[in-house]
Amino acid sequence: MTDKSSGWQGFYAVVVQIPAGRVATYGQIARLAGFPQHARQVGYALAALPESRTDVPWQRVINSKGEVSPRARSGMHHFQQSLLEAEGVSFVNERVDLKTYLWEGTESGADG
DNA sequence: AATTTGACCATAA
DNA sequence: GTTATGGCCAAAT
Repeated sequence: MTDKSSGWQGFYAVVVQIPAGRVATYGQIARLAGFPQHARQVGYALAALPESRTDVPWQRVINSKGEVSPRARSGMHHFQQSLLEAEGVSFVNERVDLKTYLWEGTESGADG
């Protein structure tokens, strides 16, 4: 492809797969994308998400601790939390129950 | 070009 | 639970 797009991998392609009311961890995104070691890059990629990428549910992406990252020095993380709550994701002590809302992945093959 | 910074994850003490 | 370290890459300065 003669595309001069950024070097970011297909992270977005994975994030967009996250269903509403569910959350995924950076490591998982990188994992499904095929880059289990580039967990960081995932977050950075989402940080660079332009307003045009509204199709990318970056809000559903959180850290492995189930907490929303404070990415900015402001209370922006609160904004993300609000977005998730709007989708049905509950927050407990500024945290999310990964064992309840953690996205299992593409669920390929599993019957339930 | 080199340095610094950044939305992370896993291990160890 | 916290603190410290190693891994990996891209954007900004």
